[in-house]
Amino acid sequence: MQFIANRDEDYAQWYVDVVLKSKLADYAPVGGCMVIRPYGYALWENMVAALDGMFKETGHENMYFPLMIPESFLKKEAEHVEGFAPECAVVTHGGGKKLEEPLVIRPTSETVIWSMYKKWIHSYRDLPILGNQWANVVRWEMRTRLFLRTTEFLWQEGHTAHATEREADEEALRMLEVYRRFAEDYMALPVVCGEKTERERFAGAVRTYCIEAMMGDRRALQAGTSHFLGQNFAKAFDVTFQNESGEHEYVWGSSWGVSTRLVGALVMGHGDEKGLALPPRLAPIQVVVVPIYRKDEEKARVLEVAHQIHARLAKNVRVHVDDRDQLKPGFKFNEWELCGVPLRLELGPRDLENGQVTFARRDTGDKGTVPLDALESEVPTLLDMVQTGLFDRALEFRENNTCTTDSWTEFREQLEAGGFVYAHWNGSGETEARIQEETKATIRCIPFGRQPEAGKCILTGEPSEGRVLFARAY
RNA sequence: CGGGAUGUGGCGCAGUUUGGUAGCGCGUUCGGUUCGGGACCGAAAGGUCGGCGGUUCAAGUCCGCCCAUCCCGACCA
Repeated sequence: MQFIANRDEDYAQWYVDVVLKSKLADYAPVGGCMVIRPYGYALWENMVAALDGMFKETGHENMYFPLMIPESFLKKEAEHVEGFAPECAVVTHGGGKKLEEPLVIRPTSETVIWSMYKKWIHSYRDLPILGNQWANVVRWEMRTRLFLRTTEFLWQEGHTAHATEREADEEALRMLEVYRRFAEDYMALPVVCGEKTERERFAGAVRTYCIEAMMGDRRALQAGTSHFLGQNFAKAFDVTFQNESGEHEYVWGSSWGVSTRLVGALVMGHGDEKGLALPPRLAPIQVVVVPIYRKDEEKARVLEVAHQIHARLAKNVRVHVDDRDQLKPGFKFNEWELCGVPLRLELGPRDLENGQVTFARRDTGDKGTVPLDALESEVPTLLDMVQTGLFDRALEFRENNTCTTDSWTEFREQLEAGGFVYAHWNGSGETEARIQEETKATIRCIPFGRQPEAGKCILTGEPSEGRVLFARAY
């Protein structure tokens, strides 16, 4: 039986139940690590395919750098080493011997990549380099959580090099926009785009941009980041180029990444009391056909049509016929709902008589019928409706749980209840830290396109130029 | 690393207080009846009780040490 914890009473347990029982992932023998199971990996593959296409459309090429990085590389950028050293796994032995220099398992690849960019970049004609790699990285976190934070995870990391500051910053912003489009158009999750405060900035970046999504428990999840690196890594690795005037300049950089954490974002962004609810554009199975029959004679007829439906839809839709004989339809309904399949088609004797199938939408639970001969056109339409329905539901949920306030009391109460709060802030990291101590909330971002608005800092009452987004986060 | 908890067939648990031949539910396999919202009957398979050591005629149970995992904090995509 696949019963899961009540989502409102124990959100954390609900999340674990959904991930395990929908067979997205399982705990691995190594602490803090997880195994991504076929269903979860298929979901990730669909994400990879969509993102990879978008990267290529924006002119990027894939490449691959080594898993192990000389320890000294990490130390070349001061902030970078400070940020990452504590969470690095270090290889000290190889081939039965102690290594001359320890090797760090990459927590991110800026250092090794910039060490190579030094070799490849000499002239402005060598720029830009628009590279991306799909890889695994290791960060030795103390506390882990399936998909959201595991010791090893899969991601992509884009690393670009440019001749001008403006170009590098534009690149960072362009890729954040790619992430926004992916989150909203594919994952059906509305996101807030903005810039991180200095305190939340990537170690080694000049500016960090991010997209922030609201999860089902009203907490925030950073779904993607894009960094304008300035010349920090170019200086650390001495990467210069000769410009058109023959002068030597340091190269400007950007880096950006999203990870398998996005799978967790889907679970928590759309899941409900029945389990997962996957957006059709990413769902490994978009349509499941459940045959219903009593007698052998009915079974033969129903299965024949079910497989015909499969053959007709399979050209354009990821469809699966659940012809397992030993399970009752009701069990299958619940199981596929737990697994988040966007659209279910029920096919029984009654449907055959009427030349139709019964459908059920995962997002709303609405049922209806579609004439058999209209399936090719109607199923994609229904899938589009589910895609839109999920986005609208998530957006409405976020708006209903977002407030703007100038009252400290209301600020605290809203953060305590969960949700997003737009409030004034005096711009100091110290204030930010104090607010976190008091409320457990952090500044998720300084939103793009915010209205300039004179106000008083929610904590100190000091002057503020505009509101920032506060929330408790994963 | 600090705090808490748990390790017993595949999964979830009871049994430990008071030592005496290891049990339940689910799942699995076989046979049959079922099938429009989580079916039922019958039969069967499956466990050196996390590890090591100790006490004892006898240890899942008592004692010691170790290991692992999960949850809560600090860190973080």
